[in-house]
Amino acid sequence: MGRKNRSEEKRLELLDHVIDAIREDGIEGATFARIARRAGVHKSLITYYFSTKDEMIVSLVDFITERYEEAFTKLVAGVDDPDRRLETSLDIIFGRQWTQIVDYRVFYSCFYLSLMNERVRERFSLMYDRLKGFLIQEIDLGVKQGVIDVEDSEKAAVFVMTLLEGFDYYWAVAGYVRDVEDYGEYFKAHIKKLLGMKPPSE
Amino acid sequence: MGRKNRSEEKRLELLDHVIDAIREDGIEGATFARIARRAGVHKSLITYYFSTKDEMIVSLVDFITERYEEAFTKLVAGVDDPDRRLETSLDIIFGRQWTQIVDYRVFYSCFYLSLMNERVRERFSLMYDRLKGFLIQEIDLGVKQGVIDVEDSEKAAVFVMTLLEGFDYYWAVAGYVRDVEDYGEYFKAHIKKLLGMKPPSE
Amino acid sequence: MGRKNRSEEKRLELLDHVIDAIREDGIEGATFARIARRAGVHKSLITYYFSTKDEMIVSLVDFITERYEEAFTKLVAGVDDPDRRLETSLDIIFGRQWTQIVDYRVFYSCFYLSLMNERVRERFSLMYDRLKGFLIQEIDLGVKQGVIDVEDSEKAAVFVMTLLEGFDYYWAVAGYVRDVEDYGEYFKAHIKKLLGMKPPSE
Amino acid sequence: MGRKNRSEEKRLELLDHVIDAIREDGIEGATFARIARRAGVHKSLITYYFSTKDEMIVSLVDFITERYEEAFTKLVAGVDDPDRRLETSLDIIFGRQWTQIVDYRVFYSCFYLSLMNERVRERFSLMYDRLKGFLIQEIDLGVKQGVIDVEDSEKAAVFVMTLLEGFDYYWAVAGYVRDVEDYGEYFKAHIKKLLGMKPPSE
DNA sequence: GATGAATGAGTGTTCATTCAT
DNA sequence: GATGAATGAACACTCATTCAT
Repeated sequence: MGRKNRSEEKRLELLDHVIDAIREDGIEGATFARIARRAGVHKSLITYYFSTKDEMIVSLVDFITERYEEAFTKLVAGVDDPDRRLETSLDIIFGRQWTQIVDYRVFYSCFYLSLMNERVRERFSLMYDRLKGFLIQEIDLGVKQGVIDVEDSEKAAVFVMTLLEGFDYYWAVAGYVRDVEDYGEYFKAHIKKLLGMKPPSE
Repeated sequence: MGRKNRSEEKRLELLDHVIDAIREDGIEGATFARIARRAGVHKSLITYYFSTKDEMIVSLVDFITERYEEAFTKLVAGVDDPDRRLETSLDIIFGRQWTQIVDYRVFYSCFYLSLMNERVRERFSLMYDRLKGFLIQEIDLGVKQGVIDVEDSEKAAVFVMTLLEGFDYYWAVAGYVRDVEDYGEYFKAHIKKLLGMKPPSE
Repeated sequence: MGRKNRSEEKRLELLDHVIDAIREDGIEGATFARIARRAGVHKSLITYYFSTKDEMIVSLVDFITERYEEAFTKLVAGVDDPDRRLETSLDIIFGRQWTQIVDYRVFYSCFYLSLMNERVRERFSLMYDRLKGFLIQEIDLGVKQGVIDVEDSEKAAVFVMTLLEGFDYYWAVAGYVRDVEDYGEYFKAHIKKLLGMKPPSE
Repeated sequence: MGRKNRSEEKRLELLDHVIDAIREDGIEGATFARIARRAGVHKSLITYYFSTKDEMIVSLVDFITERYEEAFTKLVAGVDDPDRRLETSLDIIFGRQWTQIVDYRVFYSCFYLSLMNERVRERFSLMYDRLKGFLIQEIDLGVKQGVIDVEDSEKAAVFVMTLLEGFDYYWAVAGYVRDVEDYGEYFKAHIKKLLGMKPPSE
C-alpha cells in the first residue's frame, strides 16, 4: 500500500502540472520538457511515470472525465426531495461550478484530442454516455414520482445535454454570450417547461 | 489582375492541401513539410506564400469562416415566401449540408486554435456575431410579417445557435447521437414552437 | 554614358543599404532579403546588380577602402607649409573624422571578412600598403625639408599605423579608452617626438 | 565531483571543436551541425550542452578570455627580480607565444562578435580591463622599486596595450608586417624607453 | 530594369524516447 | 525513484540562387 500509493500520488501530482501546462499553452505546452520544468524534476521522470506521450494523454483524459463523473454522481446524492433532485442537477450543470471543474481550455483540448485519438475518443464518449444515463435515470425517477411529465426520457436527456454543451461552447468561443448567467437561467427555465416541471413554489 | 490572381489561385490551392492535412492528421498534420509533400512542391514554397505558420493558420480560418458566411447569406437569398424563409434557414443549419461545409475535424481544429490564438479567436468570434446578426434579422422580419411570434429576438437567436452548436458538438463527439437526422428534426420542431411558427400546412 | 551611369548610381545606392544593414545587424544582417527590404526593391534585383553574395561583399570592401584612400590623399592636398603637412595628417587620422569615414562596426566587419575571404584580404591589405606608402612619402618629404628627423622612415610609418590601429581598436572594444580625445593627443605628441618634430610654436 | 565533472569535461572538449571550426571557416563554420560532425556526435547534443547558440558563443568567449588571463597572471609569477618583471611581461605579450594562445582568426572572430553581441562585449571589455589593471600594477611596482620612471602609470599601460593591439592587428591583416619579430623588438625598446627603464646590462 | 515563382540546402531548436547508472 | 547522456526525426524558417517573364 505504501509504495504503490506514493507512486500514484506523484502521478496525480504530475498530472496537475500537465493540466497547468495545457491551460497556459495548449497541447503544444504539454511536452515532457515543459512539464518537468514545472514539476521541478528531470524530463526522464515523466517518461518513467507515463512511459509514453500517448499514455500520458490518456491518463490525463481519464483524470478529467473522472472529475466530471464524480461531480454529477456525488453532488445530487444528498437531495431526497423529489421536487428538488433534477432541479439541483440543472443548477449545477448550468452554473458556475460546472465550468470550473476543469478549465475550459483544458477541457476543449481533450475534446480536440478525442477527434484525432481513438483511445481518447472512447473515454470521452463513455463520459457522455454516463452523463446521459444519469440524466435519464433522474428523469425517469421524476416521472415515477409525478414531478416530471415527459414522454421520451432519452430524447429529453439529449436535449438537456445539447443545450448544455452549446451553452459551454459559446462561453468558450470568446465569451460570446456575455450575460452567461442570464442565459443559464433562460435555458434552465426552458428545460423545466419541456419537462413539465412546476415552477418552484416559494 | 493577371499575375496577382495567379498567385492568389495558388494560395487557395495550397489552403486546400492544408485542410486535407488537418482532416487526416489534425493540427500536427499541418506542418510545412507535409503540406508541401501533398501539394507536390518544395516546403519553402509554403513559406513563400504564407510567410509564417501563424499567417497560414489565420488564412485558413479566414478561408473557412468565409465559407460559412457565404452559406448562410446566399442560401436564403432566393426564398421570398415569408413563411418559408426562416424554415429554410433551419433546414440548412440543422441539415446534412451544414456539417459538410467544412469537415468537422477541420472545423474543431480551428475552434481549438481559437482558444489559444487571439487572432483566430477574433475571426471565429466575428463569424458567430454575423451568424447571430443574420438570425436576428430573419426573426425580426418574420415577426414583422406575422409568421413569427417572439418577444426577444436576440435571445431566440442565441437559443437557436446554442442548440445548433450543441447538436454539432455531439455529432462530433464520437457520433454520440446516432440518429442525427431524427434529432435534427426534433430540435427544429422545438425551435419552431418556441418561435410561435405555424406547423407547415400541407 | 547615360545608361551605364544610371546603373552604377543604383549600385552605389544599394551599397549604402548594405552598409546600413551591416551597421545595424552585422554581417548576418547583410542578406539579400533584408537589403532588398531596406531598399524597397525585390530581392532578385540585388542578385541582378551583384550577381553573387561574394561579389557584393567585394564591391562593398572596394567601396569602403576607396573612401579611406580618398580621405588620406585628398585631405592633405591643400597644405603647402612643410611644417604643417604631417601634422595635418596626424590630426586627421587621430581625430574624430577618421573614425567617422566608415562606421566602426562596418569597418571591422570588413576586417573580419578579410580574415576569411582571400579577395577581401587582398583589397584590405592593399589599402594599408597605400596608407603606408603615403605616410612614408610624407615623412620623407618632411625629412628633406628639415622638419622631421628620423632614420628609418618605413619603421616610423609602421609605428604611426600601429598606434593608429591600436587606438581605433580600443575605441571599438567597448569604448575602453573613455577619454578618446586625450589619448589621441597623447599619441600624436608621442609620434611627433619620435619624428623629432618641433612642438608647434604658438 | 565525479559526474558533474564528466559533463564539464565534455563541454570543454566540444568547445575545442568550436574553436577548430571557427579557425577553419570563421563564425559561419560554427554551426551546430558542423561542430557535431567534427565531434562525431549528433547535433542535438550540442544543444544539450549549450542550450543555445548564444550561450555557446558566450561559453567560447569565456573559455578564450580565461586563457589570456591565465597567461598574463601566471607567467610573471615566478620572476622575483624587480628589473626583470615587466621586461618578462613585455617579452611575453610581444612574443610568439602571445599570438599563439588563441588562433588569430578565432580571436578576431570573438572580437567581431563583441561588436554585435552585448554579452560578448562585456566579457571582452572585462578582459582588457584586467590586462590593464595587471600592467598598471606591474608598472607601479617597478616605480616603487626604482627600476621604472614614469608619471602616469595608467597612461603608460594604455600605451603598451595600444601598441600591442596595433601590432597584433597588423600581423593579422594579411601578415602585413613581415618582419614580425623585428617590429616586436622595436616596439619593446620604445616602450622601455618610455618607461625610463635601463637597457639590460649584459 | 525589375519582379515572379520556385528551389534545395541549411539554420537553431524542440521533441519523445532510450539506455545506463 | 530519479537523473544523465545521447539520439534521430522533425520543426518553422532563412538563405542565396535560378529561370522565366
